[in-house]
Amino acid sequence: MSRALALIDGNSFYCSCERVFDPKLASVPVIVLSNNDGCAIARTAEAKALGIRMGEPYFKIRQMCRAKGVRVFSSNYTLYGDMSSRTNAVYRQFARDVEVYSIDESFLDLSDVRERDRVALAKDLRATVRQWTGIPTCVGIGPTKTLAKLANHIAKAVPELGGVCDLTDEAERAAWMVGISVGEVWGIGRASLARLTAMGVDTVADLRDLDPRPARQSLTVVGERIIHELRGRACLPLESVPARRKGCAVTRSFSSRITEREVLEQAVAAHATRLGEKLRRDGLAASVVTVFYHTSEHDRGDPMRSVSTVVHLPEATNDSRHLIQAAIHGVAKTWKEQGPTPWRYSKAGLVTTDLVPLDQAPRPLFDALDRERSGALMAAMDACNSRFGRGAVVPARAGLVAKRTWSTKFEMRTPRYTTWVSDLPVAKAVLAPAGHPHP
DNA sequence: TCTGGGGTCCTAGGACCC
DNA sequence: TCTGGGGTCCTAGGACCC
Repeated sequence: MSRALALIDGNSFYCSCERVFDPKLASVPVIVLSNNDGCAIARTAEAKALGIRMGEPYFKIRQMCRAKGVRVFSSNYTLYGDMSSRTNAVYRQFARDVEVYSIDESFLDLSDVRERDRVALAKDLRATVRQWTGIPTCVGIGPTKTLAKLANHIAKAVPELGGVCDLTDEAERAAWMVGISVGEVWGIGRASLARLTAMGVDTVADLRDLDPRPARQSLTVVGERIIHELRGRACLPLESVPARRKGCAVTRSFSSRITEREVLEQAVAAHATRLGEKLRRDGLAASVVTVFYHTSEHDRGDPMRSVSTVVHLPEATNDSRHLIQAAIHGVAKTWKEQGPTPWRYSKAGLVTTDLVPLDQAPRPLFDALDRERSGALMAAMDACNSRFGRGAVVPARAGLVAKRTWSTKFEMRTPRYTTWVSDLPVAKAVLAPAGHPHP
């Protein structure tokens, strides 16, 4: 039986999550903003129709949103993450193998489903996901990941298809490809698009017809693979077991500019605390941390400064206290005082790229860090925070300053409906008086 | 006034080794 | 007239993704 993959994704996923818990949002324009309520990162069809672009800064469209009745939300990642795992639980009932590709997209292996049954199965899947989670989806089917992605794009763009597009048939595929811009292909970004346009490659069909080997010159092996995939030859396997992550970063823009060393230290200490949580969740440890902070490119006229420094830890660790120490050391060794107009820093972060499983990390002959005690202490801290909420217990260094003026803004965030008991939505049932229609 | 965060992969070039 | 060649590893930067 031929290989068949499906790509299913949530339509305007973050917005759809908000709609699930507020029926009044059903047919009005909705957008969800990035951290600090900075940019629009999810838009419903109604919002797109108003001309709101992906990544559009919110301050530029605030007035328009007010005037047009756009409902605006801060991002609620706790909610979206939970809704994501619910949709994936449904996918797993329909496919023998599932690769969770991102928070709102998954590849499904449908190779064991008869070719003529695949579209019906996909429609059944959509309906089930809609009924069980409330999330609307689209499905693209094809013999390779790149073709399944393309099919998904068509399913979204052509409503008459009913949310499902199957590109298994080669002739049908070819017919679609002549009408779609090459920029829609998965893996073709701005730079490749410019190069292809210069070469006279405008449609997906044009790209498919390039000779793969010479195409490597301008598009690297990535482009060569894409051409093979467009021709139906699979180069990208389904990865149902997630690969171990290689790096981990915690970076944030401040909600207001920072000029004082003490405040910057506190911010990187908070980032280090979060980094430790993420590493411990995956059982990983880092032995090198890159600390960076910089002024904003938007603050034209202000003095600019961008700092990035590498701090080595005595051995691989995921103990928040060690990471905090490293983060503060990174600030200490790079901090500069400047006279009358101090630098106004807009963002800071920590980046690790050398992660290893903690239990496989080499240990020095004479331990610099007491790993056993550290593990027990961190586990206790994580348990408290999971029970009482993140930040219930933090290392003193990361929590001493009461007023955190730099903390990320989420001024329009909805409750954690599905993951926090006190935030559970309340449904009220009203009994209609006899003889009256149901209200 | 106000412009996100977190990943992966690839390539080129330098350091180093035999 | 002078010139090595070929391998690995690491890093920085670019490109792309959601």
